[in-house]
Amino acid sequence: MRFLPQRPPGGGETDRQGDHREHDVEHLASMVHDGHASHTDGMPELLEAEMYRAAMARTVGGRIVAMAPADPLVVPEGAALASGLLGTQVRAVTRRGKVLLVDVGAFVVGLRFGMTGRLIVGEHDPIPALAYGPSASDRRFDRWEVTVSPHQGGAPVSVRLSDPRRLARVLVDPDLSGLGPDAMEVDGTLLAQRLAGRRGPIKSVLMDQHVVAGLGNLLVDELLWRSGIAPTRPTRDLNVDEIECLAAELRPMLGELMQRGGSHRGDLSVELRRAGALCPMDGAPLQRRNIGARTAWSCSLHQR
DNA sequence: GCCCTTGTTACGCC
DNA sequence: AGGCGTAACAAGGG
Repeated sequence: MRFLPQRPPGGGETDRQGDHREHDVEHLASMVHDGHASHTDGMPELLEAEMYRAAMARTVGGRIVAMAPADPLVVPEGAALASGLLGTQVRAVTRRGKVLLVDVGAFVVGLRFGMTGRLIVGEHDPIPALAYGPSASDRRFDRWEVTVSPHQGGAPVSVRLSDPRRLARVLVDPDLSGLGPDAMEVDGTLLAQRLAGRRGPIKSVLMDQHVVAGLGNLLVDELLWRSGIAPTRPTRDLNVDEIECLAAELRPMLGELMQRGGSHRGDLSVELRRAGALCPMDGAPLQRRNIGARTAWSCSLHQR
C-alpha cells in the first residue's frame, strides 16, 4: 500500500496552476518567492543551481571581455581558460543536476558550487546567504570572475563566483558521463531503473549523483520525510509502490521549495535540524543519525 | 579552540 | 569489475 503522508496543517495547499508550473523545469527559477528574508539559504543543490542558471541567462548573446585572475584551486585550468574565454560569446546557459554549464562555442565551462559557492550576476545575488556559509557577500571570497559585454550594448555585467570554503570548481568541458538523469526529469519508471541493483541505504543512494543528479542532503531528507520512508532503509528492500511514491513527491517538492526560496525551505527546514525538534507532521521527535558520513534527520514515527 | 557543517573525490575492501 | 563505506579536503561560524 502506498504511503502518502498528510501535509502539515496550513503549509500545503496547492493550486492547479502551481501544480502545472512546478512540473516545468524551465519555469522552476521563476517561481522563487521574491522578497523572502531569511538569515540562511539552501546549500547549492539542484534548486540553487537553477537559480544561478536563471540569473546568468541574461548574459546569453553577450561577449566575454575580461577574466580576472582566478583561485588556482577553484579554477585548475585558469590560464588556459582565460585565454580561451576572451572574446567568446555566451551561447547558452544550462544546468544538469547541480552543475551549471556555460556554452561559449569552442568549449563548455562547467561550474560546480561545492558547499558554499554562490554566483553573483551583476548586482543580482540570487542567494544572499548560504546555510553554514558567511552571511554577507564579501569580495575576499571571490574565486573567479568574468565580465560580459551584453549583446544589446549597455554596461558590462560581471559574473562572479564567491566561495569561502573553496570547494567550488570551474572546469573546462566537464565530464558529465557519470551524472544520472536530472532529478527534475525522473518519473517512477526511471527511478526504479536507477535504483535497481543498489543495496545501500536509500538516503546515500539518492544523494549519489550517478544515480540521480541534483539531490543533496537537505532535499533528500525532505523527500524521504514526505514519502514516509526511513533514510536507513536498504534500497533493495523498497517496493514498487514506495519507489512510485518517491517519484511522485519529487517534482512537486522541487517546485514548492523553489517557490519558497530554496533547498532549506522544506517542511523539514534547516531550523528544525537541531536537538529536540519535533516532526511538523505528527509531533513525534525528530531523529538525527549519520548515514554515509552525512547528517540525516527523519521522523521517528512516520518514516518507516 | 574545538567541533560543526556538506559536495566531491580518492582509496581500500569485498 | 564495481558497489560500498570511510576519510580527506576546505574554512568560517558557533
